[in-house]
Amino acid sequence: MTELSNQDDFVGSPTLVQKPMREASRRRAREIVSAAAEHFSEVGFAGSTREIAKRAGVTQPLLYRYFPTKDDLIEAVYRTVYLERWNQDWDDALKDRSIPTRQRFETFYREYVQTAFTPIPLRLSYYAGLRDADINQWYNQLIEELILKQLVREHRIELGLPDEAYVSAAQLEPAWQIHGGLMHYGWRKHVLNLRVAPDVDQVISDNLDMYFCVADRIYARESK
Amino acid sequence: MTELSNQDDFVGSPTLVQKPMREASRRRAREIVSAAAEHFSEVGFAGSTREIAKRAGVTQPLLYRYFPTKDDLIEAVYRTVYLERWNQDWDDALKDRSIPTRQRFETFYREYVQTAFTPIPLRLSYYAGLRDADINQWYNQLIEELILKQLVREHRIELGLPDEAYVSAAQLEPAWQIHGGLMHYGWRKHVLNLRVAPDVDQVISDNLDMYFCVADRIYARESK
DNA sequence: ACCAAAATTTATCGAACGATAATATTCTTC
DNA sequence: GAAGAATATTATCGTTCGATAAATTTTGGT
Repeated sequence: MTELSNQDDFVGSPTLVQKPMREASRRRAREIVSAAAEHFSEVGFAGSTREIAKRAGVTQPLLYRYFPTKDDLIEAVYRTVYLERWNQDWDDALKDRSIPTRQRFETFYREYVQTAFTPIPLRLSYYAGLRDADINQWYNQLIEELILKQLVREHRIELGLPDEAYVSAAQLEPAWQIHGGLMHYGWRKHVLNLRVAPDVDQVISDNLDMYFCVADRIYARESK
Repeated sequence: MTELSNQDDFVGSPTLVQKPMREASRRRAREIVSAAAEHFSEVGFAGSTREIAKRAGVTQPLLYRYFPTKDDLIEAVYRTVYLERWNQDWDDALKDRSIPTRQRFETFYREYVQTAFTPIPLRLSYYAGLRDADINQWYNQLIEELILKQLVREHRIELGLPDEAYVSAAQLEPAWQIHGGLMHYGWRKHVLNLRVAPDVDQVISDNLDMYFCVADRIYARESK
């Protein structure tokens, strides 16, 4: 956790500082992280390093050459799962006022669920939330900032309401209900393996209908 | 898992069959299950039997007198958590057509979240879902049958639509979104410790508003 | 008060796990 | 193609965990 400044050499893009790690080595590091993510997503972060090594096709002690401790490996899994999920383009797309708010967020969610609500990232984020609330807290605050507050602000403006940057927790909650409902859809589908409505796009559309149906009344509830 | 027919003596009400277990013993069994539920809810079902024993104020091998294996203890935790949660009265209350559907389900959910969405049961059910999808699958099918299908049917009737027993997964999904949104509210509040809207009753009310706002359009979507 | 049964503790076993040291292999570069 | 660094394997240590056996204490009936 501490003196791992060279950690980036393993999982990130090639850097010139310190040791010029070989291409094969970087590929292997990615294979290990990938095997770890897969294994952890199935059994949780208590999953053994031996099983990860087996899946990556290497011996167990070799893992410790790439990641000094198991926690470092977990951290690397976090990084890839959480960071690779967010598409930078979405940021701009959500602010593009040439498109109606409703349509903007529907398009976004259709893409978002396809990358974030797949089995491995979804299961990992549930495991991560239970194991280490901090990292998931951070991620959810990001969701809140990038998606949900954006939704409230943009919709308010579209309705001709004053443009306020601040959004209270109470005002944000209906947006969270939409998001949470979709998360739970993924939970039922990919974790519990329950039979769910087959058309996820329809679910997204209906959810947004629900939101836009009551949103204006929520906005009117308090000025501050 | 197999020959544990006398298991009920430990956690259930006093029975006359087999060995007349002492009252103190039954109390102790409950203490162990309670300590286990508490510990498991914090660290997951990989939590150690030694820590559970410590919390219950007994030695670790004593646990194995009450529960032959750790899995049996986990099963006992499942049983208490899942069964004690459901209030039989709710069943009837949800069918009481002297009260409007909307109000019926609002009253129900206000009580339901107070017992089912408290930290220990909530965290346990997430851990359980990840560890053993089967038990949670069973429970969620119960939720679906007892609450959600009930909501759809009763609302349909109230709208003067034909009384159909069958409810497709697609027709059920909006109801799941309401339920899932509330689950996620508990997830954010009790697992991630995020700041959420303070008034849960308001959240329930808004969620039901959302549902009833789009429900009739959903019902009209398909006749079968 | 005594005795058998039930309840509880002490001591310990074997397996699995994270981690380390020592050794062997492969790759790069001159 | 030889030297040295980088990469990988073998062997193993200490700890933790679920579980068991044996010894000890407590309890309830007579």
